[in-house]
Parts: sequence; structure tokens; C-alpha cells
Amino acid sequence: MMFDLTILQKYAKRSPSSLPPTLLLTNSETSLTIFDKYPKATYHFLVLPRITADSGFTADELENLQTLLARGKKAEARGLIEGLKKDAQTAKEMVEKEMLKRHGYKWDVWIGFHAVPSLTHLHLHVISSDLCSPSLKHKKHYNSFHPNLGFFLHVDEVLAWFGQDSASFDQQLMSLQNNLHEPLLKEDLACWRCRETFKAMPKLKEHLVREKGAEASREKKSLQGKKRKRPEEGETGRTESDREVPSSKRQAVTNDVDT
DNA sequence: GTTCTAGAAC
DNA sequence: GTTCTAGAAC
Repeated sequence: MMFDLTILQKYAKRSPSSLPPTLLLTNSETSLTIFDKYPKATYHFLVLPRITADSGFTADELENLQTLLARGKKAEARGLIEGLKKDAQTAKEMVEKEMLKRHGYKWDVWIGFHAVPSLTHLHLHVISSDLCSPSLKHKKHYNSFHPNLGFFLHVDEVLAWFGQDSASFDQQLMSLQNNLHEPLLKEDLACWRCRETFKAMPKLKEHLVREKGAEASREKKSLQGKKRKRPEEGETGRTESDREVPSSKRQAVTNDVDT
């Protein structure tokens, strides 16, 4: 290979048991799930395909989505992505357990690829939908995970490409090649939930914290309603509003690598 | 991907 | 004067 291996490629070549537990969340025969070094939400992991003698793909083919799909191994590529999805779902379940334990409720966790990744070696993001994190600093960070903008490609969206005719498949592949996705990172800042727009990142970040808090109290209220099992009480059965988890306590999980 | 920082925006 | 972004360097 022409260039030095990136950190992700180095990890993908190592045996999972040799990786520090502060880096590795979990692994399967074919993948590693690691903590993102610069998490862009309360929970943010990367699922990497391992590079092994019998993984069926070379490191070059596993550089990114484009190189994986462009080598004429369509069925194998589909199988590999399905495997990553399965392992991402395992990670998602672990995140949901942690959410219940630490926050008392669970919220959405997204699974997807960046259309134009900046680090070499294919990686599937598993990220909680709050998008509240000190490492989320710039417009491009936020827009790269906005679930409806088009830069973040949900894994099921990518898998659906395989069900289309080959002309459409090739067109999806071309769109990755032509960097059509890069201008999306410069789009105006808009809340993915309510679509309100913001002039600057600090304002959007404040808004995202408020949205997260609002979701937390809705969810906890609904859970308490279920516990009481007295639905006939309806709106009169008020509980005091839940307090939001302070941002200082959110970063309890250790992180190591990033995209 | 991050850090640094000049100068734009407020 | 301070906040914030965006481009260069890494």
C-alpha cells in the first residue's frame, strides 16, 4: 500500500483480545466495535470489519464504502455490510441497556456510514440521537450526523441499494465518487427534530440540550404512568418534572478512537 | 479527523 | 470587545 496504515486499519488487523478494554466495546469473528475517540453524542461507537486471512477482502478493498462496492464483489459486499449491521445492533442493545441504567429511559440510536469518511478503513457509526457532546464543535460535525440531510447514510438505506437494478446501484456508487455529498456539510444548521434553524453552533447546541431534556421528561413521565397502571387517572396524575443529566456527568464512558 | 488562529460577525 | 467560523497545517 502506498500510504501508512491509519489507526483504524491497525486495529482491524490486530486480534481483538490484544486491544485495551478502554478501546474495545465488543467484537465478533468478523468485526470490532470500538469507542469513538471524539464522540459526537452521549454514545458513539464504530464497528470495523476485521482484516484477517479469511475475511474475503483486502485492506484496500475495505478502505471505504466506495472501494468495497466498486470491486465487482457485490454479493460478498452485501454480506459484509449485513454482518456489520448485525454487530452494530448488538452494540445498540448494549447502549440501550446503559441508557436505562444511567438515565432511566432509552432513546434512538442510529446506525450508518458517512458518505465521505475522513479516516481510511470502513467504519459503521453507532450513535445516540441526542448529538450532545463536547466533541461536536463544528457545523460539519453536526451535519455529518443529521439523519435526514443525506450525508449520514443509514445502513438500511445502503443495503437497499443492493435490491435495486444495477443501473441504480451504479448511480449510488457514482454519487459517492463525485463528492456530491460534501456540500451538504455546509448546509444551514437545522434541528433534526423540529427543523428550527440556527445561525451559530453554540445556539444549536443549547437547543439540542433542551430537546434532550424535553425528551427525557416525556419518556420518564410515560414510564411512571405505566408503572402506576392507573391510566384512568390521566392528566391529573402529575409527577414533578425530571432533572436533566448534567453535561459534566455525560462523558463517563472512556473513548479512544475516532472518525 | 484535530488544533490553531485571523478576521468576520455580532 | 467578544464570539464564532473557516481555512491552513498537521
